Amino acid sequence: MTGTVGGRRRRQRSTRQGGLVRDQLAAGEGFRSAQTVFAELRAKGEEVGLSTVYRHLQVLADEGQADTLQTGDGEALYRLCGTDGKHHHHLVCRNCGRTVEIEGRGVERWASQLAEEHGFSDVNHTIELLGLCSDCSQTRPRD
Amino acid sequence: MTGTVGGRRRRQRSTRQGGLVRDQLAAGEGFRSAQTVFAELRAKGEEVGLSTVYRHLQVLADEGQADTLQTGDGEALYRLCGTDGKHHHHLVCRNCGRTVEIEGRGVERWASQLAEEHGFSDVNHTIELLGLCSDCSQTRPRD
DNA sequence: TACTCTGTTGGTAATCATTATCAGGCCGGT
DNA sequence: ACCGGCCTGATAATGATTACCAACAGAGTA
Repeated sequence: MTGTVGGRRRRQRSTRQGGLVRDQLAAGEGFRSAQTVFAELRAKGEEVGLSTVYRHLQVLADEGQADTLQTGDGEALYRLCGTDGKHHHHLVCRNCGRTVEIEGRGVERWASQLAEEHGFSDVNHTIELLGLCSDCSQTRPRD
Repeated sequence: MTGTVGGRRRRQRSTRQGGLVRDQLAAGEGFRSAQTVFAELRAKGEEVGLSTVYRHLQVLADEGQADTLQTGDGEALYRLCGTDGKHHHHLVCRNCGRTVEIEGRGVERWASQLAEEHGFSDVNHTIELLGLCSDCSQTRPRD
């Protein structure tokens, strides 16, 4: 919350670990937690520290190279995204993590109009859609 | 998540503590955390256990009598809501907690259409709008 | 009203993700 | 090759939430 708003990104050295985290995130498709990425790397025999994974995921998120979303139980999920910087939302499969990126132009408009209407300013919104993708809904019709 | 789907609510005794939590939640206006409600009650000299506060807040949420929302840092906030059961969203002041309830009919439609379009089913959505209300934006023009 | 049955309470320990700490290591420019 | 400073990572700390479980208290009953 007390973010580094200064815009000037301190020179980020390129390190083995930084690459690992980024690559691992790139390898998968859906959103994954820091813990998961850490476990995956360790499973591959890579030597990385948990702190370092957290650090790099945060950097990626800060730089807008990764999207984040919160699971209801206080866990942060990360995912590399192509449209960097561009604001967008996600339609995520709650079973397999498959994700569709969505540009909600209409929703943006709705949100800001609503904000103005009620005298609110500096409004940011969180919109996440969680469901079952076509594959998963066939496999498991009900829980 | 492993909810009691059975529909039949087991007989819920009315207890002093249950009333306290509910009243305390009703007393305030904005969203508050379990910890906060607990602290408030203790500050008033009421004898309640932390576990009990958590328990009752969850019950209220389950019954649809209270709305919940997650702060980015893994904390759950609760608030009594009038339109019980009815699905809606919130425009919350990030400074004072003042809240406006919103019915996003259009957004609902947008969401379900989008879901269908991508073959997703059983989609639920999370939409929260965080901003500064008119009072707070005057008081603190910038951070 | 006294009794009993069963859901409720609440202090405490456990869980779990995330962050802070800090000594030692590596990157990059000189 | 040398050096300064950022990066790393094991570990401890934090903080919210949940699990446990023995003692307690509604509410119906005799």
